[in-house]
Amino acid sequence: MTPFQEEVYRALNLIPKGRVTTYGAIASYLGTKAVRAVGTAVGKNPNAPKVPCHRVVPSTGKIGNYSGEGGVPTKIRLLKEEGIPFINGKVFDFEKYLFVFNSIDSDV
DNA sequence: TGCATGACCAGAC
DNA sequence: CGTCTGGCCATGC
Repeated sequence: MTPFQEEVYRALNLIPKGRVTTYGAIASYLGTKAVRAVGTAVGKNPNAPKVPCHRVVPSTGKIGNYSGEGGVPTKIRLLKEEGIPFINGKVFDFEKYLFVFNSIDSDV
């Protein structure tokens, strides 16, 4: 377990239910520009059920990837369970469900 | 220590 | 749109 991972997991735990965030947002929140580093840390996913890593998606609003059990399909399923509609492998109103760190509430 | 890869991003064609 | 390139930081060997 690296400190960087802890930071990432902590950020993930900040994501409210029914909301999703992007690797870029996490990277920015951590103060780094390397979203890939974030992806790497999250990709490790040492504690899958402990961290809502399924609430993390690429800036494209698509599903991205998931190393958890069931893979991507499971990730989508979980998001739908959270109340996030998934269409064509993409989040419906992605920007609307998008959660930004250090932000009060971007509810429209 | 140095090299190669990654749950990505943004720009260019 | 779809496809390709460069870049960014951390990790593993």
